[in-house]
Amino acid sequence: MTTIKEIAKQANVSEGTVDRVLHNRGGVSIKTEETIKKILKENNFTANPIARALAMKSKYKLCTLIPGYDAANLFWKSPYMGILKGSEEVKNYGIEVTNFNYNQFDPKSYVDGFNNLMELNPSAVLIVPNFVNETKQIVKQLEKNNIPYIFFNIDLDGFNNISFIGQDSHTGGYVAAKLMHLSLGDNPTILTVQTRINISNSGISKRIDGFNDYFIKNNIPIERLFLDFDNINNVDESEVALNSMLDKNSHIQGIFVPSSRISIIANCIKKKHLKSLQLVGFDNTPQNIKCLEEDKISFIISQKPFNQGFESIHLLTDYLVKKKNPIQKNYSPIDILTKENARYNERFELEYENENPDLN
Amino acid sequence: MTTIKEIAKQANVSEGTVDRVLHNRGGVSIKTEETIKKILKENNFTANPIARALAMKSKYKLCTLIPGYDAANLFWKSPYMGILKGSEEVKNYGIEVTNFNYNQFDPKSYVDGFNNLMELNPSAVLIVPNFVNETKQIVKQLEKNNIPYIFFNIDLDGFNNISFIGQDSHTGGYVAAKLMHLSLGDNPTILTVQTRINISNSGISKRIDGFNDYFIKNNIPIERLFLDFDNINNVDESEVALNSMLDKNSHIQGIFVPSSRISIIANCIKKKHLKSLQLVGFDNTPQNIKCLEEDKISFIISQKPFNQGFESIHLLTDYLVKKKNPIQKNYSPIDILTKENARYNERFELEYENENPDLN
DNA sequence: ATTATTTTCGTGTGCGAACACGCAAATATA
DNA sequence: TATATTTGCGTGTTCGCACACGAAAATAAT
Repeated sequence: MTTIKEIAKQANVSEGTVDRVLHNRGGVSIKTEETIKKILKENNFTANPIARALAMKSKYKLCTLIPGYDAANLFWKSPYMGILKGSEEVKNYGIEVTNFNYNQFDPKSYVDGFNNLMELNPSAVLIVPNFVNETKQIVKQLEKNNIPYIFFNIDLDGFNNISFIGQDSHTGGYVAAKLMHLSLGDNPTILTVQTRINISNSGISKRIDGFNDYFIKNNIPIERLFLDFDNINNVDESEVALNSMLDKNSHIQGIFVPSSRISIIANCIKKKHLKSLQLVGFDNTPQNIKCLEEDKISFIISQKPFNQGFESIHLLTDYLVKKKNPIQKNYSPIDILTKENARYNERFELEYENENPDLN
Repeated sequence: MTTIKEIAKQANVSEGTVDRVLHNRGGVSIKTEETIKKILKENNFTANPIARALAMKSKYKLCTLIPGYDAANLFWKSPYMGILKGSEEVKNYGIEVTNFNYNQFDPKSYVDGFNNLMELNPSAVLIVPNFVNETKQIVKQLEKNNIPYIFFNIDLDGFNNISFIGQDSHTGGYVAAKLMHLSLGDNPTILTVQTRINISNSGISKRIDGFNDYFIKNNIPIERLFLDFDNINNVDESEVALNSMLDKNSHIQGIFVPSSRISIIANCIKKKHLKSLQLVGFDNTPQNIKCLEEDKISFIISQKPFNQGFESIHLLTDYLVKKKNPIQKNYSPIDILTKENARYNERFELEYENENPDLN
């Protein structure tokens, strides 16, 4: 590891001059600047990030804007925890992370959250862009202020986000279909259940497309039924609708839920139906895992949400501190969870929660 | 973040005295020591690891002792790459990592490697304990010198390793059986293929146990056949033996390979057999992934070997630098890979190799 | 009581980089 | 030629911690 001091000695200048060249501070003659640059290149110089971090002392502010979570829907807890853990690790690198939440069903809360966020004057932001039009507004402001941003979980096209972190939803659905096919054999009858509110969510519809594509590409005949709920959280209503559907269509063999709400569906279904059904859904929420373990659900497709949050912070930190440009698409794994392997899937989140019992 | 200076001020002593208490250097009166300790606790003090690393300047040496890899068996490449990436990250924290290889079929090379390693006087070591008796010798020396050690990939019992990093092999085999069952239905005929040299490997036999347990616990009748190779790398011989077995037993529906050598098996099998067979094996080596993509193999159970290597270095670093005691068993995920999701499974290894093309 | 020896601390320096201050030399303006 | 301004660069301080040196205060030995 060569240091600035060594570079300075080789170039016969002081450390300050090297520093000026490194940071383009100006005030260096062209000749010495070139000499120094040459020597820097020869020595393959990179600043010691440790010393750098110590000297900088919190220069960068990161902000995140993600949906909140509650007991009914814990999906957004994991990314948040991952973000927290990531924040801790980069804190000593001079990075300060502030999180803002919004209600994923309320565009106004999204914009409000963003406005609060902007008051902190962040160096970079992470956004879960749940609403397309509002995101356009938001992005306009970010770009005006030259603030780089990444998209998380939802992969909107046509924006200048420096990166995306999340799953390849289409393939996620495709894998779900493969598992369904594997469990049911050819010519299955499958019910797809979704919430109307989610129909506008591009990730969900990409999953459904992927699911369909599997059967088309592999030339597998299939009968498909659909059920849309207005409000999946209204358990009583859902229960009636779902079970009457199953009563009427006793040949339904599998239920596909392209969202994290599959446990709600599973818990609605009467036992007599449940035992002859294959359920496939998404995301490793505690409720979903419980259903897996109780044999109510056959497979869960997951995406390591904790890791996603954690990674995002590191990605932004590298971008700011090391000027390292991220790849465009950071696709997370498409994990296939069964009751046997689920408990091994995201150990780090559990460990982190155990180490920080006060977070809950 | 409270600093030593602030602690010192609160305790009405100098920074040096606080430092003495923090490092048990002695030379502090009982009274002031207790005052300082109380204040440290009140402030929940942890030393800034950045400043610490800068001041320490490489005080710890880590050594790893793992099997080498070659083109024929790339399994050990991934952990090695993970170790390399981990080493880079902790380098600036004053940790120096040196890797030693051995031939996994030669106990002598294992002991020789260890002796070379010991000359560096490591602060902690990582071992893949392929040979039980030799490991006993090795561990005796380590314990005599008070050098902490972790086991990697192979989980030997009865040792004082501070941690284990690897897969729960039994469950790995269990999941493999589930997938086999899912593909073949009840009453399947399954051939298990292994190498004689691996019979002593506890991980492999635990996988076979897990595989059997699945069918026993779920009360699924099954016909089992076995084939043992002396040297699986002798492709011609393996090919003849395997295909003649398949000719004679045309009712074999699935082949279970409890090791990373499944691609060798897959490539031996004649096409006419292959298309009607379900193959399930372990580990995401490039050859295995290729077979997955070519539809020769149905499922691969994987364990994120790159991550394992990477994690190990961080675990040992945390142990040395932050005195953080690791959990006993760091079980890796039991990933289910299909041709659809395989490419999303261990992105970081690919990225790391792309960033460092010189490593290959 | 005086000197010798511990015990108990404070002070100073270095790790490598960031950044502010200010001095000399070069150039411009009068 | 004298003065003002700009250009080019060296020096010093800071970040938080580790560690060495050595000084006062307390105790022991004479």
